[in-house]
Parts: sequence; C-alpha cells; structure tokens
Amino acid sequence: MKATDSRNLHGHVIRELGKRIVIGDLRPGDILPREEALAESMDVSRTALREALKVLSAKGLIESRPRVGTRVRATHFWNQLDADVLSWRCASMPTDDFIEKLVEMREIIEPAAAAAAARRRTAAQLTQVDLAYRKMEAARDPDEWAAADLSFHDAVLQATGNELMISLFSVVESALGMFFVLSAKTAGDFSYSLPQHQKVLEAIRRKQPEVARKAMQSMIADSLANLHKKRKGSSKKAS
Amino acid sequence: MKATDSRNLHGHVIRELGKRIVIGDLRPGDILPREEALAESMDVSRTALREALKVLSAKGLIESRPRVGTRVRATHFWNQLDADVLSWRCASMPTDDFIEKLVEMREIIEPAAAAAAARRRTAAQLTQVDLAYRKMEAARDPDEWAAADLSFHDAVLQATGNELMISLFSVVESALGMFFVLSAKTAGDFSYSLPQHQKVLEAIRRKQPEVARKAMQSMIADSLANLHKKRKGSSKKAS
DNA sequence: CTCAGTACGTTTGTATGATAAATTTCGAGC
DNA sequence: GCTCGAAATTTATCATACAAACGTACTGAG
Repeated sequence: MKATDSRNLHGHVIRELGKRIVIGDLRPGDILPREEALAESMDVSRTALREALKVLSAKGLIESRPRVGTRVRATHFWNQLDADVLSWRCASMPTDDFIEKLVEMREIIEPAAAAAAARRRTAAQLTQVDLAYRKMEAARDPDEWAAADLSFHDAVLQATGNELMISLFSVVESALGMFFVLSAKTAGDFSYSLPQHQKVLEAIRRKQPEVARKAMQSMIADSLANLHKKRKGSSKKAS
Repeated sequence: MKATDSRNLHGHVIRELGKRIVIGDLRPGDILPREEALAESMDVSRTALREALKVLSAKGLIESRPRVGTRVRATHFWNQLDADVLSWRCASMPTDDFIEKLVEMREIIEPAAAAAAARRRTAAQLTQVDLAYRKMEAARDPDEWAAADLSFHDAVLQATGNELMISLFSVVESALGMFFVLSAKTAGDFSYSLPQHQKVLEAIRRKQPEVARKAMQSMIADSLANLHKKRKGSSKKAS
C-alpha cells in the first residue's frame, strides 16, 4: 500500500531524502548540497536524483531555484495529507502527540461518514456494509475479525459516495494502522464491539443519519477507551 | 498559491497531462504513448517528460512499468486531496456534484475545528482569532470583509494545533474559493454573519467546545442557505 | 562616497544519446 | 502440447553537454 515504490532507484532516493527532511535531520531553510554532489553521495546519477527532487518538490517539502540551490521549505507548506509524508512522520515520531492528531481526524471523519452513508447510500452499498457485518459476526479469530472490521469501515466510507472523504480516511487509517492494528488484534474478546457495529448498520439501512452518527461516535469512543486501558496496562507491565 | 510551478517546462507538462487525465480525456486503463513519442508530441525532451511523469506517478494518477508502458490508474488510487488534482478537477467539472462534496467536507471540518480550538487554544492563538474578528468588524467594503473572514477561519484552524486539519482545510478551502468567494463578495450586506462569528469567538475564548461547534455549524448553514438563495435567484434571472 | 548598471561565475533547467534492466511475447526443443 | 529460453520493446538509469537564471562582485558615473 506504499505510495512510493522503493523497487525503483529514484524511489529509494525519495524515501531517503524525504525521511531526513520530515524527521528533522534536514531542517526548513537548510540548503541541500548541489545536485551533482548530492547525486554522487547517494550513488545515483543526477537524472535519477532530479526525478526524486521533483517528487519531493510536488509534496511541498523542498523548492529549487537556479543559482541558489534546493532549500527545505517551512513545514506549513508540506503536503501533510500526502501518504508518504504521513508515513515518514509515523516512522520517526516516538511521541503520542502525533498519534492523537491522527485519532482526532478519525473521530471527525467516521461519524460524519456514517451520517452521510445513512443519508445517501444506494441499495448496493448497503449490501456491502451488511456483508462486512456478517463477516464480522462469523469471524472465529482476531485475524478474521480485523479484516472484516476494516472492510466494514471501508464499506461505510464507500457508501458516502464522497471520494474526498474516502481518500482522507484511507490516508489517516493507513497511518494509524501502523500503531494499533496490532493491539486491536491482541484484544481478549475481539467481538465486544459487534453490537455497536450493528447499530451503525441498522441506522444506515433505515437512513437515519443522526442515529448512525451517534452510534459511530460511541463506537469510536469505546474503542479508544479500550485502547487506552490496554496501553496503560502494558506500560505498567513494562515499567 | 499553486502547487505546480508552471514557470518550469516540466511543470507545464505536469499540468497538461494531469488535466487531460483528471478531465477524462485520458481514461483509467489507457496506455500513454511511449516516452519518446510523447516527449516529441509535447515539444520537450524525454528528461523533462520523465520528471513530469514521476510527479504524476506520485500523485497516483499513472503507473509506469518497463515493456508495458505508462498507464492511467483507476480513480480510487488518485491522491484526491492533492492540491493539483483538486484544482484540475475544479477547472473541468461543470456539475454541482463535486462542489457539494467539497462543501460537505467543509461542513465536517469547520465545526470540529471550532470545537478543537475552544478546547486547546493558547492565549496567543486566541489573540489572533480576536484580531481577525475586529478586522471583520472594521471592514468597510466586501473586499476587506472577505479578507478578514478568511483570516478568521484561518486563525480558528491554527488554534486547533492540528496541522492535518489545517492542511485539509486549506486544500478544500482553496478549491472552494474558486467558486463562491466571488459570490460572497457580491452579497448585499456583507456583515450579516458578524454576530455568528462573535459567538464562535466567545466560545473559543471561554473554552466551550460544544458551544463553538454549534455556533460554527449554524454559521455555515446560514452561509450555505444564503448562497443557495442567491444561486437560485441568478439562475431564475438567467432563464 | 554612493548608487546603479553590467559582467561573471555558480547552480539549476533542459536536451541528447547511449546502455542496462525488466517483462512480455514468440519460438524452439522436448 | 508443454516448458523453457531467446528476442524485442519499453522503461530505468547513466553520462555529458549546453542553456538559462540568478546572486555577486566589480566598475563606472554622478
């Protein structure tokens, strides 16, 4: 699911430089070495390096000008919603601060998506949500449940018919996934939230936006509380 | 404020190809001409063309593989939240459908942002919101008011301290701006929403998230109703 | 002495041509 | 008919050269 394909050489350069910028190894205002020198130091041709620089430039991380060089741009120019930028940040940030921002985004999107899905869903889209719910019901182990859960939320998003919302969710979700998909799988009783999913499903079936919104809201709140409880427990165990 | 710099040659190629893909002139699954042929047809070198292709590839619009060629990817792979992709769509879509999706995003973000701002604002951030409000109060003409209005909403977003939300809003807002910033300026009494802005400001000052959310919600609802009224009026006049 | 204009050097921008790598397709051998 | 390999095509990468842009510094005039 990675955006940059690291099979390719310039993809590797993109990641390498991108990470160094996002992590803070290269800070805003800094001027990168000349293309020739930089290319040599990374063992690629200037052509390949420039292709990478153009991509980073499109992500808003850098800016190149003749004679002056390539400089790292201020963070408010960065394409924060870019899948790569997000994943690079996730790969570096040890603080919980950034995770909370991601969670906040999820808390905003999902209830709104549930409401929109309840308002505008087609019959086919409802079928997809229903199908995902039944897979959750039928899940016998955490792996199956996690996969079905993901497809449930995905089906709800699809039912909104708003590709901007879908895109936003998928970006945030994949970034968040790096953190607590695993902890979700280690839950003792993985199906505790099944009734709440059912409430969301029924509200969407009956086209009741506000009911769907509330149900999704409480579901996320519970999920977060559960996660916090677990984290507290594990940190206790670790200390 | 454009993301792609059309001063450069490859920037021009990016826009040209990007638009043709987003508009639908080149459809998902289509294979582009060979790089050599494409470069010649656009009067650029293969180097410049490839730099453009890499950027479009990073935006998820295309995918290149040896021997197979460069193909347009399915729309669900597109970086829908990319500033360029969004602006290219806005430049083409004649239907109101897409605008409604943008508005929906705005309706989701802004109340949530107001609530988050009320919860976490610093004193300095409050000062900025207050400053913007006073500029709105002092505005004497629609231009001044529009500028102050924008800085008010921007200040609220900044006060959330969540750069993901800021980035999302700025992308959506700049896309929406293409449409109804103008109609907002043609409003007869441009300051009709001042009391509602004050409510938002006061709620943020007093750190009342839910009050701020409601105030922002009703403000947007009014703004939309006003816009619809105007559009209906103008379409009546046109027919 | 100050300011403006111009020439120069450095760095990115663009072009060209060549070679490598990957992958599909086709053919040969079993 | 099936499998494996060779060939052809297209992208991937490289090397080199020149053009354009933009600071910088120098020079000349006021």
